[in-house]
Amino acid sequence: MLQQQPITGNGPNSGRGLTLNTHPGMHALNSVHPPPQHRPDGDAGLEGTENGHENRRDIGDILQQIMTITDQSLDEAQAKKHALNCHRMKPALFSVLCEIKEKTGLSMRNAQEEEPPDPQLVRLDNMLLAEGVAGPEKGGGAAAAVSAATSSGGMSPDSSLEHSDYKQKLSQIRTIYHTELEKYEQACSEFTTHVMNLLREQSRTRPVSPREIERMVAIIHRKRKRRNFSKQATEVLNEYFYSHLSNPYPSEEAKEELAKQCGITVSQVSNWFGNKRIRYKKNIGKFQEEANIYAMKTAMGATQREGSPQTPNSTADLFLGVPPVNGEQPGYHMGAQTNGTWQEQNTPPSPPGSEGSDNSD
DNA sequence: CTCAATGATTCGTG
DNA sequence: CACGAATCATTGAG
Repeated sequence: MLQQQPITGNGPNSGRGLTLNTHPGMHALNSVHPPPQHRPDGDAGLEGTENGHENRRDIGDILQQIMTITDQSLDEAQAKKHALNCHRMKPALFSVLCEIKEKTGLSMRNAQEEEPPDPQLVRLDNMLLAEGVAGPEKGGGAAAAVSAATSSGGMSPDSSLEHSDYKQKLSQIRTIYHTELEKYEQACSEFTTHVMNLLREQSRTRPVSPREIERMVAIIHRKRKRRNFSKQATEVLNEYFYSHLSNPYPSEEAKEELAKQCGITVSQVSNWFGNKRIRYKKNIGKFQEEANIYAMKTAMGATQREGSPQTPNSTADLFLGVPPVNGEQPGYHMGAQTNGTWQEQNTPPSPPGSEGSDNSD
């Protein structure tokens, strides 16, 4: 699923050689003089002419140490590690290393980090959406369309049986789909925290800047870019919003329900409501038409099924706190919510004659 | 291309 | 921590 390279390699440049868990060469470090920012022209030349031998010997030393590192006792190694950690130059060197690493690694990585949106995945997504699996739960829009399509061959008056059968199966699939999706998301976040812990832990002995950790998380966590929600999803959300206009703050439970219906996450629902509230409030006029449509829709839904099994108060507060505010012309109005709280907003005053007679069901 | 819509993120607050 | 507000970044229509 997530297509990122294994995290074993450090950061962006994965394949870079063995990552030593102890700094093998204090001498080496010392010989290279730790310039905090700029490097003096001398540069302790590795390609050096005069002390090249010395350096070579140092490198040999280092290699030797690396090779024999497994022979050391754990205590010994720990002690060395501690000693290194306490070295007064350590922070400076560490930051320099981080900087270098970032410069060398990120510059070229950034360029081609964009993943092409894998057409196969897109197709799959579209299919799920069209099939009504990833969409909203209600037996409306997509499901109806699909059922019409599937039963088009033997479309007969008694196709209701087929329909219920189909719906049942669909909801079954949907349940599984959402369960798996949830599992995936959970695993993803677990994985993320795991990686973060790992990197944090390693950052004590290895140049891993916080920024790098951040990037790593971003990589894991990157979903496909932003996608607008499906038509049905926004419909569900809008329905809820406008039928709870007097208090458009869904409870955690309601959010979960909506999320499931829309095939999005709870935080996305929260985002949506946050955006919706602020944008609605900012320019009520712009939303009047929409409000009319949904008010009408829910009202119709309420009157149509009188004794049907529905949550009793789903459309209840449509009619609460709807003082017939006079001519709310489409314009910039801030309602009477003075004290921060969402003072009951006006539902649209009797719609002149414009109704969206779009019955989705 | 522009531009409005819109989902996500960030920051300040109570 | 949830919310409001401002803002960013992407999308899709024209």
